[in-house]
Amino acid sequence: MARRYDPERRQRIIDAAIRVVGEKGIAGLSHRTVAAEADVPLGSTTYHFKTLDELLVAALRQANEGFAKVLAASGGLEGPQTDLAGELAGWMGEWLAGDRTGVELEYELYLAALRRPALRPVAAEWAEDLASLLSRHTDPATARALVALMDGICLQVLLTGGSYDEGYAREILARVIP
Amino acid sequence: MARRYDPERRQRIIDAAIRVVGEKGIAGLSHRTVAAEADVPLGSTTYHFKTLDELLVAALRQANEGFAKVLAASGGLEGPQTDLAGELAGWMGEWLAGDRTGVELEYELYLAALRRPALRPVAAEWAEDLASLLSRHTDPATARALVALMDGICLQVLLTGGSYDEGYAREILARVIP
DNA sequence: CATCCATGCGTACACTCGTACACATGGGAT
DNA sequence: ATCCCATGTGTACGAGTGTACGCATGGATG
Repeated sequence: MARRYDPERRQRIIDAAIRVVGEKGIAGLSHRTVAAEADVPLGSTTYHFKTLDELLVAALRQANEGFAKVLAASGGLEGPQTDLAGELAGWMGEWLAGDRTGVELEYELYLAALRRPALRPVAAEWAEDLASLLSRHTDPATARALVALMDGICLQVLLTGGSYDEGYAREILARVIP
Repeated sequence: MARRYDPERRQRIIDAAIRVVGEKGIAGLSHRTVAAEADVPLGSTTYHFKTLDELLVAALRQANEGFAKVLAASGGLEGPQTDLAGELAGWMGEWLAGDRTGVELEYELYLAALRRPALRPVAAEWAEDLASLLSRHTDPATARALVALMDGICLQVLLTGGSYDEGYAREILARVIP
């Protein structure tokens, strides 16, 4: 049966899960679909992740880390900030401009936490990480507010299908910063 | 087979769908579950709603109308506003305080639109209605921003499981109002 | 009163799903 | 060199799903 030695299998399954969610949404995620996408037998996915929630947690966590990495790598938020609102608005623009699967995936996982308690800690972690990142340039309360506002704006863009107005976003974000 | 004359059946199915989504989430919604909840045979649900999306649209629309009605009935936003931010913060408090199934349902349906294009117009409608309601007391751009911020704050509360801080919400909302 | 079709009802089919289980295999500990 | 168990594989089962279809019924229409 040609068993293969595959030490990275667990990781590959997570990657496959992210791709599946990106393409078909969480509703399309199953042990079987992810197994097919990762090119592993069904039993393998159930072995590494007893339950789908477990797999989702891993996927959400990894997506978060990826986002954080992108954010950090974008270099912004270094040194003294002169235009925090503009910086954030620019990020959102980049994020929303590219392949939207990334954004949609992030929010899909994020919001799935509403119904799946298992995901909630990870989702909360994401918001907190972002807030604490912003906290280096404003007070914590404002940071949280900025996260909330960014979430709301992104959702509006995604849901209404409208286009993203960076100038508008910057203007509004600026109002929140005292 | 005791066929019953039931002119309100369609409506009762929608109500049942809302209850089902409120209890088990969208994932738990199926022709069968809603049929059981509405106490009608399976064939009846498939007759009135050929597809689940169709049923979801009806449910989402009705939920929206219900919310709008509650909003309007709450009496606020009449006459000259002296403290719009406080008014809104108060609403959110009431909304989040009661049985959270209502809020969760609203967001669950709202966010399902991310993946189901059929729902998107209805979700967008909700945001627009609320925004246009607010537009009577501020400019449209601010109104949209307020909606976004309220969404973001609600999500943060729901996801982090934390408690709602009305004073905080009011303070932040006030900043957005020019 | 006749009849028609929107509505109601039951059932069957093909499919996917989660889960469980028995067995294979070989890297690494001993 | 040997053995063990973490890992990999295949298959089966029961539950739940969307959908389709044939038939029943009785308000509405003429």
